[in-house]
Formats: sequence, structure tokens, C-alpha cells
Amino acid sequence: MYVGYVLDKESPVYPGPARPASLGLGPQAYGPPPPPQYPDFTGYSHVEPGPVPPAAWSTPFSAPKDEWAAAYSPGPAASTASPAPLAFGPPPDFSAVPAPPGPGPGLLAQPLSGPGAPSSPGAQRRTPYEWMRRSVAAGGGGGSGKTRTKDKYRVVYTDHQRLELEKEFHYSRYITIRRKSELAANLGLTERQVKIWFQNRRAKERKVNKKKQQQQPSQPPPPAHDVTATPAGPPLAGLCPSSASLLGTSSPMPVKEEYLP
DNA sequence: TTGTGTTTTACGACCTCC
DNA sequence: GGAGGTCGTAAAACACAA
Repeated sequence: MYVGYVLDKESPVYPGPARPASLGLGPQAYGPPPPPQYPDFTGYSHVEPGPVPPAAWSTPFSAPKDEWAAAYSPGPAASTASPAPLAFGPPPDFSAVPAPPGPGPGLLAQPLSGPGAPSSPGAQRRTPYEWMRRSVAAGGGGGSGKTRTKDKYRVVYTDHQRLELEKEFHYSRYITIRRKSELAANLGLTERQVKIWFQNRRAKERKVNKKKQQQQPSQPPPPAHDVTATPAGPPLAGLCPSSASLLGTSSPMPVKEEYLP
């Protein structure tokens, strides 16, 4: 099935910039709106000219966004940016997104210096997003030769890689094929890695949401339009059996009315 | 320093859609 | 049949208390 998988395994995890940074994740990078497989899904369109960010997730994800803003504006540099709402709108120029403290100028404006790209040197021990600094000790992430079992291993993504992935995730829970390709090229990851990262990220979000709901059992279930979880849930009932099961009464994942059949 | 709990990559199984 | 979704899980990486 995964033809490229073998190649992935045989090649360095971080083959290096596959494309010049000038490839740009600019406006065009947000290319075709919703993934073709989700024709009904418009809330996270990359080209939607509407409010920024798309109202669809501005509310449901307000909390995460706050954390997001806090996490990415820890220092003076943050003054130039409020990554939260602004960075994920149909960005006039994505490269304008401020860089996190550390690696350098524009996040996507410069090519990766490699897997070992330095990460936030000034990061503190405990930050809202610990991952922002974790990879430092891990040898800058990928390609450090970390071994697992015989042919299995896992690398630690660099801060920059995570940052960009998070940004994309906050813009849209489901990445388009095109964006996945571009992101992979720009971050020196494989498309497979990007895909899996998004899968894991969604899983994490579901887990967090589930936890939140369990912690607030007394609260009435949120209205259907209150999407506290996977708002984009492209699969939804008809598309994904797993998600469909989540739509049941016991589901901790309320679904926006407009996405319901 | 070590033990333990949590988070992060990565995969396989299974499912649906095209 | 391929691609990509969820779910469950393994194991490395990491944080932190003792």
C-alpha cells in the first residue's frame, strides 16, 4: 500500500528542504478550499474570504486559540504577532507570521536549516506548550539516529516543525492534499509524517475534549452548534464510521448542526 | 539518580468513500 | 483498490517527584 513508506524508511527522516523556501506558503498555498472529499465542509476553507479566522472555529476553539496565542507570544517578539486569530485566517502572506523566539525570522520564510535546527533557546522549563522546547534536548529532533526496535524508531520533531504543524492544525483540523504536500516539503517531513501528525493531533484534541467533558459532567451537553471538538469532522456520520459512532448520544463530540445530515 | 506518569511519533486494523 | 479517516497501542522522549 505505502509505496513511499519503504522509501521513507530507507531515507533520512529529514531529507532536507525538498523545495526552496520560496516555494512559499503564501496565499496560494491555501489553495483549494475544503478537501474534495468533504464538499460540504466549508468552515475551514483556506480561501474563504470571510472573517478571519473562519467563524466556524473561532468560537469552538476559542480556548485552544487562547493557549495558542499565549504559547506563541511568550516574548517581545510576540508583540508583532497575535498568531492566534490572525495567523490562521486566509493569510495574505503566511510568511508574515512571526517566528517563535529562537530559530530565526519568518517561520516559513526561511528554509529549514535541517533536522537539527536550533529550537527556542530561551524557552523556559514549563510552558503551555512544552513541546516548544522539548526537542532541544532531543538533539533537535529528527534524524538523530534514535532507534526503537529493529526497524522502528520515532523522531522528535523540531520546534519549528511542530509550530508550523500546529499552525496549520489550528487553521484547519484536516489538511488538504496540497497543503500536506507543501508543508511536508517545507518542513522536511514526509507527507506520511504530516498525515500521521494530523491524525495524532486530532486524536489528542478528542482526548482533551473528552477529558474536559468528563470534568464537567453537571453541565448540559452543548448545543449541536457548539462545536467543542472536531468542528471540521469531515467524515461526520456518513463519512466515517468511527466518527459516526461518536455522534451518538454518548458522544463527547457535539457536532455542528450544519454538519449533521 | 531513579521510578513513574504523561506526551509524542508511528504503526496496524478496520472502516468508508471515490 | 487506494487514500485517508478513527481507534488502540507500542515505545521513545520527556517532566517531575521521591
